[in-house]
Amino acid sequence: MAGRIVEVEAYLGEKDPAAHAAAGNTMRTRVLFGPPGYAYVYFIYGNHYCLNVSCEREGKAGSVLFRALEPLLGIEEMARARNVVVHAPRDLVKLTSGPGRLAEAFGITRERDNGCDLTQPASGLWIGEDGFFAKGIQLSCRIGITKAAEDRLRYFLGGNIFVSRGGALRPS
DNA sequence: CCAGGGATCCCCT
DNA sequence: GGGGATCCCTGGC
Repeated sequence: MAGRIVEVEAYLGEKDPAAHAAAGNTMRTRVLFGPPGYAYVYFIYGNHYCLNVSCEREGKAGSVLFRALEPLLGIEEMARARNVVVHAPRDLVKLTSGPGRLAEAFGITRERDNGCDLTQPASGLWIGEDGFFAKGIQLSCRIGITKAAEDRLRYFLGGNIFVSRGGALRPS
């Protein structure tokens, strides 16, 4: 399976009250304090996994949360994993639009993927480059948080239908 | 040991 | 548009 990254949020580490790293280096958050390029997967609301990539040097927290992908390869497999029947093109947004959805589509779990090296294709889960050049990146506030809720740290491709909430939530 | 909260999703109205 | 599901992690006692 493969998807293009169309929506992310930045979490700035220990000083960011909305970041998990604000709790310090604990059993749960230790990947965030490790070297860059590793998967931080957490379980939320008793139902969903979400995927981050660590972004700062060893010892310093800071990460990017993946909030939406545009499905590229393995759409039937994603649909099975999500228990979605794709009747029309518009059904595709149910596969990977949202952090919990994209994790389910890819079968990402904390047990399997937390701490894996996202820079290595051999990891099974990895971030690659296909020559696509993102144009029209827009910013907004981060979604679903109560602390530091005004910071514009959400980045998404304007007009891309796979952006969660249509990209319209609390713009600017 | 236990209570509370959480970077969500889905279904119902 | 609103509420319930559902469980892991953390911190306080």
